[in-house]
Amino acid sequence: MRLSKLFFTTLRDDPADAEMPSHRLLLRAGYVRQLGSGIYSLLPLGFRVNRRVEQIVREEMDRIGCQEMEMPVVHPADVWRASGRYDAVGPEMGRFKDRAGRDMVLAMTHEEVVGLLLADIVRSYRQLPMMVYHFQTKWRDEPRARGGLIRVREFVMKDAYSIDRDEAGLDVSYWAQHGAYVRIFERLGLKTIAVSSDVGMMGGSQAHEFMVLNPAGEDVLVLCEACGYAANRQVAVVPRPDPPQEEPLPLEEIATPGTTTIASLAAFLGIGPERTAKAAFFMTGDGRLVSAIVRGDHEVNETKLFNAVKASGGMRPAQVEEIRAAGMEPGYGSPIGAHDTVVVIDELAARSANLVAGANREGFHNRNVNHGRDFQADIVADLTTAMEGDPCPTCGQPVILRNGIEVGNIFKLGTKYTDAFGATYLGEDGVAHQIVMGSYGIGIGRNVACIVEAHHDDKGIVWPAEVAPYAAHLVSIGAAREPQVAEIAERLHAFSIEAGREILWDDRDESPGVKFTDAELLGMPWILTVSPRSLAAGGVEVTERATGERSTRSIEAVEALIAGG
RNA sequence: CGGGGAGUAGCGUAGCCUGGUAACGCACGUGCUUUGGGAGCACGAGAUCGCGGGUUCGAAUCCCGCCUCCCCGACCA
Repeated sequence: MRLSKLFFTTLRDDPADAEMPSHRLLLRAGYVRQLGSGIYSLLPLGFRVNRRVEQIVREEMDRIGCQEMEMPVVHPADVWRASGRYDAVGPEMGRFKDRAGRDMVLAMTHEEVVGLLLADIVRSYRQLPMMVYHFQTKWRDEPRARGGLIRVREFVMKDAYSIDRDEAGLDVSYWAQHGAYVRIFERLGLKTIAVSSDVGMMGGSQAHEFMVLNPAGEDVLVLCEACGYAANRQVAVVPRPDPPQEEPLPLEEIATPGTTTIASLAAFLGIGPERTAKAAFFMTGDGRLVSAIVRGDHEVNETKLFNAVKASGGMRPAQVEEIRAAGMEPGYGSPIGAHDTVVVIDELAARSANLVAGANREGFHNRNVNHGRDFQADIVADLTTAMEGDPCPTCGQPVILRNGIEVGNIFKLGTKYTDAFGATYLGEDGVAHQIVMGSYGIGIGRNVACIVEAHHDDKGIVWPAEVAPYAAHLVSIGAAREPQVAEIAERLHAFSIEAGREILWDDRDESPGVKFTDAELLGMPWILTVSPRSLAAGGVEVTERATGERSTRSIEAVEALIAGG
């Protein structure tokens, strides 16, 4: 490709809106342009990288016998009503009416369509197991897009679906996908950690997220450097030491003016926060007020709470009036005497005796509150969030917390979607059985951004060879003075097209400085310089972008390098 | 949706407080010079100052409303 004809432009100044390196560099180097919040165009360079990434994903999916297909972006709403997600999902889903007034949705994912297809296509156990996948645009109207391509609203996802006879078969498919993911991210040049994760809106029994560590990551990971334990903080369960065994003492109301926080309460009474109980209040999407009780030295994990109460339609912090309506006082709240609320207590708080808890009266707390005697929770569950230094659940060593970006996930779905669409198969026993599904996603654009996050320097992008849009960046200098320069550049360019691995040729009439700077910004793995000087030295100067290492090679050697790129 | 910030030429900004001919750098066009690390000189093109309304003789600037974008939080590939 001749750079003079490439549909792009580089920017000398950083765009003001771009904060993350990947966003800044992809804009500056002319790979992408923004159309709206979380909506991007891929310019030819960006599109080529996307295709390279897709190709790696495709090869690894094909390798495990996953079959490529394509499902639509626009779905009739009834398909989503059948699974219950039309109502469960909320404003994140794009909805509109077609000209006949029919409700339609923009696909966020494709479990429903797969379920429907399975009901149509699968008859017999002889057809199973199978796996299918496609690359397709998703629209997710996220509350907030951020970080350039890291979190967008429209994006292409590779989503794969496994189709099995039973849980055992699902397990095999699941780990086959897991293995493919390990190879994919390895080839993409991404260091990932597979963490146990929440099943979220997908539903299901087991899930892993593949994470790259990044300070700007939106997930918090709980990691153990001693044994390799890794989990999303949303689901990490950390063992809590037994609280001291005490006889319950009589309940006693005490004045605690101005102590609306645990810190101020503990300081006022001269006790540790672990001797107190903390109440947090939430409203679920299905209209229930949830009162969550944890010990004062812990934080409520909203994912665990959400799952414990089997909420649907999301969950938000409750408002003051809502809390008062249930007979509780914000800042001094506790379930004692409360009504019209679902009380959930953390299992550790439940077995901790004689805690200080709110008296539901401004300026007062109760001493010696004991679960089971003074109030009865509706649900007892692990509700606490893992903190840095908590003991690892598998080996007991202190865990660390790190931010991560989710570049892929795998879910054991079970029969949720096949049930919804009546997708069954006839077993060897002649009886209909439920088909068991799994689902497996990789966001292509996010992976591109993560590759740049991991592979750049102060001069620009440094693409791993497997994903680079071109095998090399050819810089010709002094073509006007020395006809042989243009001749050799033409030859290498033509060769690369012939070899099926094109190079990018900067054929512009620009100063050498401009060309080198742009070459480094664009980030091809090799920079090839043809000039009177290089010819005098015996050929083409070859610079490795990643290391800056230079050497002069013959034309033939450079052709071999291109062909191998 | 809550909090914070910003919309002036393709990009980065100044001007706004204190109303009076829209400015600068880069990029872009033409010509000459230059040609291994973001070249020089000259000439030139490019902006209804986010949109709408108001105040005023006069609005980028003051007032009101709206839209959009970015960042921080609640959600996810």
